[in-house]
Amino acid sequence: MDSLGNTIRKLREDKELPLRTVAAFLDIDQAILSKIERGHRNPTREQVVKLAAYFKVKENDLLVAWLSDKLLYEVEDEDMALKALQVAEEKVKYITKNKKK
Amino acid sequence: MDSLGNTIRKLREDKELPLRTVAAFLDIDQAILSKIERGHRNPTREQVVKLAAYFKVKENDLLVAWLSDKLLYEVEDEDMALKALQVAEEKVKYITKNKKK
DNA sequence: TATAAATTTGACAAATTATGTCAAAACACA
DNA sequence: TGTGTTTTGACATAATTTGTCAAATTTATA
Repeated sequence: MDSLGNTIRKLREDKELPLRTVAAFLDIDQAILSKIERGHRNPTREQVVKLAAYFKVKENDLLVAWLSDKLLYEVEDEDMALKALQVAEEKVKYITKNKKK
Repeated sequence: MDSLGNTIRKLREDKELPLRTVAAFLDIDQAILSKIERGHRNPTREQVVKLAAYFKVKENDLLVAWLSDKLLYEVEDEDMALKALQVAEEKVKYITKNKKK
């Protein structure tokens, strides 16, 4: 299970691109991209979307990795992390079901 | 499935306490407690802990409700909400497993 | 109904967190 | 060593959270 940062780094290194180039495309300083790849920063949603387009990978896959990372960050250090995630899941299912009607 | 706000409201009304009193205990303006009970604001972790003690209910139960609410807020509007929650769950399980060693 | 208590609302302020820049340090390697 | 790349940390700016306050609304009751 690769982290989002790792995935991005692999994609970039496969194309042998320096941080500078990809960062310029994202319109941010390369320092941030470095931190993102190393998992010291979370990218914004918009950055993830841009990266998916740039590397031609499924946007949804990257977004799921991104969002789950954010959730992980939210529950880290909490004993009830798993329980909370499961309850949240139930709530989402409940909400989705009622929306369909 | 009661929301956290609703749970708190019920606890307060059972004791026939005005917002003012509980808010004072939490050291916040009653306006905020009103919003919390109505689900227009999320309480802080500290406030939840205080409320559990105040109403003598299991801290963990309230915290799970609180944390799952935050997660829900984080994924709302996202199509991949459920998927992201499930992936996050896997990640938590993975992390927990490796911590034990 | 009148009025007092309780609650809700919205405009605004303060505090916190997220996002970014920049420059210097560390690294890779011909 | 010299060049290009990456990493780090101090700092600035932007966005979001958390809170106050006062007025408006609702609820209870004399």
